[in-house]
Amino acid sequence: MFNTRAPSCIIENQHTTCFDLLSEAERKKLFSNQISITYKKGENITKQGSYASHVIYLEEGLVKVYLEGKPKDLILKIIPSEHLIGLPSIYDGNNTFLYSSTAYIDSKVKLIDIGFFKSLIRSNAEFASQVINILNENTAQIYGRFYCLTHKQSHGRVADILLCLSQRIFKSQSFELSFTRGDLAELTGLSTESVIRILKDFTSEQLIAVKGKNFEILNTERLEQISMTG
Amino acid sequence: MFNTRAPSCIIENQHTTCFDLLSEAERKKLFSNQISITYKKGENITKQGSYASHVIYLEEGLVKVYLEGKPKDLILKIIPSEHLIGLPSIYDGNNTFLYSSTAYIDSKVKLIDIGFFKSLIRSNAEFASQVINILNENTAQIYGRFYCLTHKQSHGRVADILLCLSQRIFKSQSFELSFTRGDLAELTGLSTESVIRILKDFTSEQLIAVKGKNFEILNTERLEQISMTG
DNA sequence: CGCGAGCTTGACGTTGTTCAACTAGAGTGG
DNA sequence: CCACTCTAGTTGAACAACGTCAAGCTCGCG
Repeated sequence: MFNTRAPSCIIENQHTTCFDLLSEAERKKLFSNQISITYKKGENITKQGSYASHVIYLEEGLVKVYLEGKPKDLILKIIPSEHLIGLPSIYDGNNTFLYSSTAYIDSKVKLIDIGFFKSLIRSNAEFASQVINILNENTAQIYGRFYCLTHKQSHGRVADILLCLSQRIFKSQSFELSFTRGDLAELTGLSTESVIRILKDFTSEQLIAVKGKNFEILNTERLEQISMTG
Repeated sequence: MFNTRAPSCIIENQHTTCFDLLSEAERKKLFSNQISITYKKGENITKQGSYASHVIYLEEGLVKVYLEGKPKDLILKIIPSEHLIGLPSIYDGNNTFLYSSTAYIDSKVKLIDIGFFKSLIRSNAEFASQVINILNENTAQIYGRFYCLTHKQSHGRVADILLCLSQRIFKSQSFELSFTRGDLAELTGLSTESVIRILKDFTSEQLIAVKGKNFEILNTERLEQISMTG
């Protein structure tokens, strides 16, 4: 059973520790090879298909990473502070971004030259090893989400995202959301109307309390059960 | 637009070249650290959640890699000869297989001790770099499939899989399939009945000809169009 | 005070699943 | 050589789950 381990949860979990493994000289060189930039809410950070000249380290912010598509986009994950963006784009062939990403909130990033990043990988095996760990963890995450979006039905998916927001991002039973209902719909792969209806269902069953953008989880256990059973 | 680049295509594309980057000594050690095994059609090669003691190199065969789930499994990809299985399972935390895999046909594999594989990564940065390339390519592939299964509808998905089988596996307009309709359903994330109905639609529109397990693609262009537009 | 974006609701349509029945072909044993 | 059975394939009808559309609502902000 897959759903027992990884729900649709969207957030990358582990912090990026790979830079700890650099030598003093490498780190010094890293500093000289990076540029700090601030993105405003809603701004585009990477554009799918464009030339990937940098790996991006998100110092502070919240970023959505998604595939662009004709009727709708597909959100792959949400990236919180202290994570890397664009890592899967460094593979040899075409150095282009696999996905687009935009800032949910004002975000501070550091751009690391991709050539330099690759040279670190090729010269420092411990660093490369850690990059592999990060990539693999990310893969595990995506698989969970993949399973969720293809095999769970709407109530389970909404339960998932609520639990994820509560436990992973806000770390509280109640939180104020900066997303619109449309954003939630995008995250769950549903229509806005469906999300609203399901939130209503959950409210009338006393599983959650919603007032505008303020959410409170009332019955975590039941939500987890819904998340599991679809 | 994502669908223009990567359809649902399920097959891993590039060959595994990472072992070319080993030194003579490392290669010698690799040989002494691997075990050859043959799996019969239908046999389990990896079991999701079990301890991953080996990385698996598929010398010859055809293997389906999937996540187990309660109502249905989710096929992540099909692995042809000369590819690695279980690479994403080597990340530090819990050394368990992320996915299950079974042989579609009789398959010959080599089991490579995971500790040894990791030591190669940590000691040979070029090797590690190539492993990263393989992982990233795989990620790109999965993203394409993810998009397809969540955002395309049934006809597009069936068109995808037919094109993929024709172009990537059999490399011919006509081919005899070793899969059942149920397998095709699994691959497209549809029900068996739906797949049959869609094959019938395609047949009556003269896009394909089907007789039992023998398929022939008659109108590639139109199928590609269907694949694109959903 | 009025405008507009986001939110909500109901009615309706589409898509694909489920269920049940039926068919065809490939062994198997008498 | 003929039932007998088993699995895969096929078909149709009923159904469920979501999306779409259209309308009305709310609330913050100029």
